Parts: sequence; C-alpha cells; structure tokens
Amino acid sequence: MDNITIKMLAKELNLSTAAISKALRDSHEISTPTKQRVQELASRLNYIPNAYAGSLRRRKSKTIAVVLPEVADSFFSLAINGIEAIAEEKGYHVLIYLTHESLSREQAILKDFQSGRVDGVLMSLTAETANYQHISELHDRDIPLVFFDRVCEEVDTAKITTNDFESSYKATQHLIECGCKRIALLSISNCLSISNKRFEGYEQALKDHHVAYEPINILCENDAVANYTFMQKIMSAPDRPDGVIATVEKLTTDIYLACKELKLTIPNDVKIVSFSNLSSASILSPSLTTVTQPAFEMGKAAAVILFKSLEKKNFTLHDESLIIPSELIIRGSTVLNA
Amino acid sequence: MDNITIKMLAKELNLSTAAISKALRDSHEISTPTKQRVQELASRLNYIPNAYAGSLRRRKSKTIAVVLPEVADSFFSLAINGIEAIAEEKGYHVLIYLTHESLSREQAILKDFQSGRVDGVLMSLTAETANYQHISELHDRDIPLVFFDRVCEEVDTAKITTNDFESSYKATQHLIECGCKRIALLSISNCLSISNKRFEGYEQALKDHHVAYEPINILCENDAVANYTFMQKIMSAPDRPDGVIATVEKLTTDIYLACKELKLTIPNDVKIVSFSNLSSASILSPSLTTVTQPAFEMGKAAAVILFKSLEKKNFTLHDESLIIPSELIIRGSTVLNA
DNA sequence: GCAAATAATGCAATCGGTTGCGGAAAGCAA
DNA sequence: TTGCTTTCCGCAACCGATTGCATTATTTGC
Repeated sequence: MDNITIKMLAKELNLSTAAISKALRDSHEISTPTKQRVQELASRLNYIPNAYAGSLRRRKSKTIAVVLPEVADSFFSLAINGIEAIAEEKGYHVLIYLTHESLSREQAILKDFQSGRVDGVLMSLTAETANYQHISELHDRDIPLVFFDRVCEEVDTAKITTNDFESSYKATQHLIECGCKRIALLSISNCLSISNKRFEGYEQALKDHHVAYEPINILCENDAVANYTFMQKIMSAPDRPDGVIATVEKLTTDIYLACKELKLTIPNDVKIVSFSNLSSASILSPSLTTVTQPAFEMGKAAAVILFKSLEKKNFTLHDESLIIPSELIIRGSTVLNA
Repeated sequence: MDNITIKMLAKELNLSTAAISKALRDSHEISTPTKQRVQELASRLNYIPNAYAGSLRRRKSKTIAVVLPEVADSFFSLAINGIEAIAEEKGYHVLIYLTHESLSREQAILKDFQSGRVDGVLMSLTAETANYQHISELHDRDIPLVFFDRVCEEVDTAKITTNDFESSYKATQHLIECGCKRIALLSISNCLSISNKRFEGYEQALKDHHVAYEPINILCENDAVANYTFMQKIMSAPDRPDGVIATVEKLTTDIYLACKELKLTIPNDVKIVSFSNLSSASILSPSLTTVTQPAFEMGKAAAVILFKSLEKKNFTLHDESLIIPSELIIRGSTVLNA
C-alpha cells in the first residue's frame, strides 16, 4: 500500500494541492467547510505528511543530534533520558551518534551535520579531542550547539557542566580527612576540560591540606582488560596509593577487582571514591562513595537551552555556562559502616 | 554562510545540475575530465549534499529507528551499542525513541514512522503492549521491522531473543539445588512474551523438581521508590521467599536494599538471581548471580537482519526467530564464597 | 448598476537533488 | 559522403509539501 499524499487528497476532493496544504495548516485563506472536508478525509485515510518533503521546504528537520562517547555508562544514559524528555515534549526527533572516544569519528559525524540533517547538536567531547576545527566549522554554519559535561572552552556557545573542580576537591579532602596519605587520581584523558578541572581540584586539595604526596594523573586505557591489569600493577607497587579517585565510572569495577585479587581491603587498605551514577553504588561490596553527577538534569538543561535557540529567532547561543552541582555521597568505600 | 548546493556548482562550472549530480555519483554518462573538474570543485568548496533532498527523491532515508522502553538499563544500552556498531558500518543514522513502558507513546511513535522518516525499525516492546494494531499498521506499510528481546509473536517478522525459558529454568533449578523452598519470581509485566517465558521456565523447574511452593509472578511497579517498599513488604512476610529471581535488572538494587534493611543476609537467608548485564555484578555485596543476556550481540544481530532486508530488494522479513543464549553466572548471592 | 473590496481557490515556483530520455557532436565503417 | 554508433551533456519531470501571488467569485459600498 502506497502512502497517502497531498496529491491524492487533492484529486479525491477536486481541489488543488495548495488548498489541501493550506487547509491542513488551518490557513485563513481556506473556507471553514472546505477545511472540514479536507480534515475529515485526511484523518479517514490516515494521511501522514512526508517528513522529508516538509523538512526540505522549511529547511527545518525537527531533529537534533546527540553526540557522545558511549551509551553504556550511567552518566550518559541518564543524560539521554533528560534530553529525550525535552525533545519528546517539543516534538523533536533525536539522532544518536557514538564516538567511542575517537576523534576521527567525531569529525566525520560533525561533518555530516552540514547536510542539514539536524537543526541542532548536543555533544560531549571525545577523550581525544584536542583539536577543535571540526567543531568550529559546524559552529560557523550556524548550527546551534550545546555542550554538556565534556565541553570545549574554545567554542563560543552554551555549556552545561557540573562543578568538577569543587567535587574533586571535596572528594580529595574527604580522603585526606579519612587519613589517606597517598592519593591517586585515575582519569582517561589529559585533553578534556573535565579531566583537567578534576585534576586541579585534587591538586589544590592536596596543596591546601599540606599533603606531601606528588599529585599524579594516572591515565587509563579505553579497554577493560588492559585497565584491570593496569590497576593490579598500580596497587601492587610498594608505594601504592592508599586512596583512589576514579574520575570515570567504568574504572570502578577494575579497581575493586584488582583490590580483591591483591587482598587489599576497602576501605582499610585503600579508600575509593568514584565519579559515578550507578544506582547500584549503595549495594557494592563495600558500598561506594561517589561523586554523583546530576546527569539527567544536565541532559535536560542542555536540551532546554538548545530548544530555546531553535525556537526563538534571533536567539544565538552565547558563551554562557550553566553549572549544576554534583553531590559527594559518602559510603563504605571510604568510611567503615557508612 | 549559505550551504553549497548543486546549483552553485553548476553555475560555477557552466554545467547543468544534472551533469553535476551524475558526475558526483560517478555516472558513466559523464566524461572523466568533467568528473574531475566537478569533484575538485566540490571538495574545494566542501560541498555536502542536502540530506533530505536526496531522501525525498530516492524515498530512502538511510535512517533507522530504535524504539525501546528505556536507556538507563545495561541491557538496552549495550543493545544500542550493538545496533550502532552495525549502523555506523553501513552508513545509516539512528533515531532513538523511548517509550518509558507506555503503550500510548509506543503507538504515537510508530504512527510517526508512516511519514517515511525511517527505512526500518528495531524495537523492544513496552511492558504494557497487549494490543498490536499499531504494529500491524506499520508492518502493513512495508516498513521492515525487527524485534529484539521483547518481541511480538503475533507479527510476522524477524525476532531476536535469548533463551528465556531455559535461562529461567536454569536459574530456578540453581536456587532449588541451593536449597531454596520458596522461590518467587519478580517481573514487571504479564503481557510480555519474555515475562511469560521466564515465568514458564520457572514454573516448569518447580514442577520438575517437585517443589511444593505455589509459583508466583510478583508484578512490580515502574517506580523505584514504590518497588523498594514493596520488596520490604514481601520480604517481611512470615512465609517470605528464601529465593528470588529478578527478571529485571533494576529490581536488584531494591531487593538488596530491602534485605539489608530487614537484616536478612544474602545468601544465607535469601538467595538472589537477577537477569542483569551490570558490569558491577561481580563487585556487589555480595556479588550477584546473574543471568547475563547477550545484549550487545542481540542488538547487533537485530541490526544485521534489518539491514539485510533493507539492502536486498525482494528480501522480506519472515517469521524467523534467532535465539542467542544467555549465561548463568553463579556468584555470591546464591553460593557462599563463590 | 458598477467599481472596489473581500473571500476562496488555483497556479507555479521552490526546497535540493535525481534520472529517463533526447539530441548534438564526434568517431567509425563502408 | 552516407549511415550508424558511441560519447557526453542538457532538458524537464519528479519526489511531496509549502507559499506568494494571480484569478475568480461573491459581497459591499455608493
């Protein structure tokens, strides 16, 4: 069965396609009885306008893109939830693109957006992204862009982040207060703004509390097996850390397992804090002290700002920055019987 | 800056738009030197064809839709990974739609697909979906559709599932072998095929092993707080279960917390098995015995079949069923020191 | 009763590519 | 030279809907 088009409706009712179109859009140019006839037939035949014909003509696709490193991560999946909630409300469609932390994929994805496929873009950078030309090119084409979490400072647009510096500072301070002397920070990038801010917060806390330990940013791989053996190596060194801050959720399992393997008990031998949104954090063994990011809210806020720019004419996104605070939730991986 | 169109290239090179189009598509109708001139200019001006103009003409969008209940669930997020991996390889775009277990949203979403927005659909049903008219309507419009995990038996198309009956049977059998006498099954629907199959596997195992306990399908809400109190109620009853099978990942946290609250120790007082893909299952307290579904592979397989039907003409999807087995991974929630 | 205003509808261009077909020019054989 | 191919390109319709403007019919004003 072929799709119903405006042409068919026109023929059926002895009207022009123009009249049908105007009637369906409730134009004042069409008389009320005609409108009714048209609408009656359209709904009887279950007429659904072709999405791309309209998009082509209006130069609007009612579609946004979400570009992110991965989806199997509770932060990003919650953020998608927040984005989708708003998009659904506004009647927009959501295209998902995963970079898997690869800059070249990010570049290819963004280049495609110059095809007019999407009206706006929400994105969180790759861990590799140290070069912003592809982003600038998109921005130059006047495609509204909002960053969330992993933002690009160099591009003049809206950014939704959480208080990475303070969160990291607080997490570090908490470990210091729990008696840790050798605190290590695990991260996955030294390009990312969030990685840098988290490192700076950690560094500052060490300094402010006169901890002698040299701050170190331990760079992990994008591969679970590699990370597990890497953790084992780190945790079996003679001057192994007695406190660890994992800035990425997926490193949690690796470090827990490595400690188990090495018979290091948490929190006695090592204390751990993770940046994580795992709902199972409270039932881990031991329960995990987390910096819990407002993932859903961040996604939602990013979408809200993007739609503001899509719906209002003459509203261009400025270099504004919305910071939604994270929460340090203290549990058993840093404090006994928490 | 306005986008480059074929018309501009044509004017610049004193050719017709037809010639440009054919040259870019490497048609044999165009001479080699002309092709080169066109391609050179196109790449110099960074020409990118309008996505919707082509889609309109070819009646193909190179876009598929993924419709699922939620994304903040490791099964679904891994499935998306699998789908995206194939879509990316094939050069397709992926639209995501979340139903949040609502039938009416599912209906609205599917209805929109009659607009020609997508070439094919991958979906996993809502827990409420007991009525298939919206799905049949989509199917009648010849839009290729592949189900994964939560399938609709009534629709004649391809289905990717896991061995729900056997997995549930094995999980139940495992609990029986561990000495459980009162095993309860937690689920979220009595419409879903997977819920039914899991219930049947559970029921059959009880019967085969002559367990006197009456099989019960405990229906949970789609709300975390409600479920937590519900679990507390169930687990504080005098004839409370001594074995629990959670057929949905998100119920795990609720049941663990309820047991903790009620000072019931796992696995001594209660043994628990969850259908789950949580990578943190091994570091829970205690570690969680899981039925681990091949989420990534299922998503991938669904996408592969869908693309087969999209790429081959005259290939219509039959009522075939691909079953990828799950794995029962025994850990500390059913066996001490596992 | 006739011009002007108003209402209702159609025409045709447009969005940006795609493609079947026709035709000019060139090549080749007889 | 004639006749037949082959090569290369343009014309114009088309995908399906939208919209400015022209056109016709109807009403109003004087």
